Amino acid sequence: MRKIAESTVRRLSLYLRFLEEFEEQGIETVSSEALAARGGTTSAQVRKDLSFFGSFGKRGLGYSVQELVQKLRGILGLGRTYRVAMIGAGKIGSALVQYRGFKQRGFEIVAIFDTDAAKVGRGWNGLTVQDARELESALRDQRVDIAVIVTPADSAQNVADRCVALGIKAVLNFAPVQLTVPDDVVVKTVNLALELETLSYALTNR
Amino acid sequence: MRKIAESTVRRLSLYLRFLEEFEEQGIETVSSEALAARGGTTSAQVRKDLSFFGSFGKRGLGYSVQELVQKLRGILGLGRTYRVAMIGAGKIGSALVQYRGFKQRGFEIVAIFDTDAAKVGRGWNGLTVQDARELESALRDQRVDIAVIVTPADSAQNVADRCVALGIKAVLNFAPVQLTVPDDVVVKTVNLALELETLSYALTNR
DNA sequence: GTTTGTGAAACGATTCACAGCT
DNA sequence: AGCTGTGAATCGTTTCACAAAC
Repeated sequence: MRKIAESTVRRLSLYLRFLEEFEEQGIETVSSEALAARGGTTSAQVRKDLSFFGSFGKRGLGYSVQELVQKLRGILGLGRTYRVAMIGAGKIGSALVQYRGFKQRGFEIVAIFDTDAAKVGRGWNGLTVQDARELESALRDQRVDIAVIVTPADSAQNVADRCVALGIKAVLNFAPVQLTVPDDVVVKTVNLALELETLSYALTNR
Repeated sequence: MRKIAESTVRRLSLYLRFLEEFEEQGIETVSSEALAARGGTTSAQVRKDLSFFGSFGKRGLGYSVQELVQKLRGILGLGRTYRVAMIGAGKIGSALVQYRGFKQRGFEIVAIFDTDAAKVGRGWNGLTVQDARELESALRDQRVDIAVIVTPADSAQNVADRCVALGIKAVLNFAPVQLTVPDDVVVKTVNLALELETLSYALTNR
């Protein structure tokens, strides 16, 4: 498939969210103009984004909300469940699990690890915290699609390497470091410090 | 000041982090090439990014680590403290506070609010949780630079509006909604669902 | 000889504008 | 008549390449 810009994928995600709202409200048809208005973009952008994947609309009419929801779910790969292992049993992890959208969209946490002896063995959102040193033995016989890394910065790369060795192809990283992984593994890093500094820059330069 | 791309600002943040590492290691001088290697970009990119703000290097030699750290701190507005109000006393907020980089970089939480009666009055990382209905009276006589919104999606816009009315010019939003604010207010939204769906897309389309 | 700073070229993303379908 | 789908034009960002500084 032709390479799609990350910005496009993010907008598709947004469109999906808005379309789901429209669906709940019983709206059956939507124009690119209406979707754009809801999402803070332009109708041309909406049409261009969708056009990379096919033509889903009817000229003169717009898009069927229901149909477009389904198409977008398919495009974004949301028609299935993803098995997630979380490494680091801290606050961010808890917040993620509590976040309804997580399970709702098919992301299911199947294992949780930590190095802290005080946490190992404890219950955690219906799972038992396992010793991070046993990552390999615990995950060897279990399919895991996504690793969420919520460890301190200095152990994140080590954890990432071990996940890669286990054959995991997607990593969501909250540690404030740049992870190095092979080309066939995809990493998304959420760096809170970076977001704060973007704000601080904006506040300063006005 | 000329408009600087957000991608540039984010890279400057990264450079700063790497430079601080170099500084700790006692490295005194760094080339754009070395910085680029550490940050996964190109030397031309590094030089171009810096050139928007001045010329900080010495030809044939590179950049003084110490000097560049200081320049970048200045550019990013990190030479001061930011007073932060957090609205929503949940897990994400806790995670943020515990995150060392937060205080370290001059972001100081001065107030915390929640609507949940069970939480109001409780201690929370050295602060007392206040009733969110009293946001206005509590913040009227206090300078707040940044509001962190960690409420459920359906109250986020209301909270944002009230923060704007209080004169707050920067918002870090963790609620999974698009906030609407006046032009002179800057919003950064961290949408975890979006990050997950980017991963799911990447896993699907390979 | 090395490395910066920066115009110019290349590339990529967004917006325009309109032909074509309903 | 209304709205999509899409080439072409525009705009913004990254990369190239080299003269200038050390």
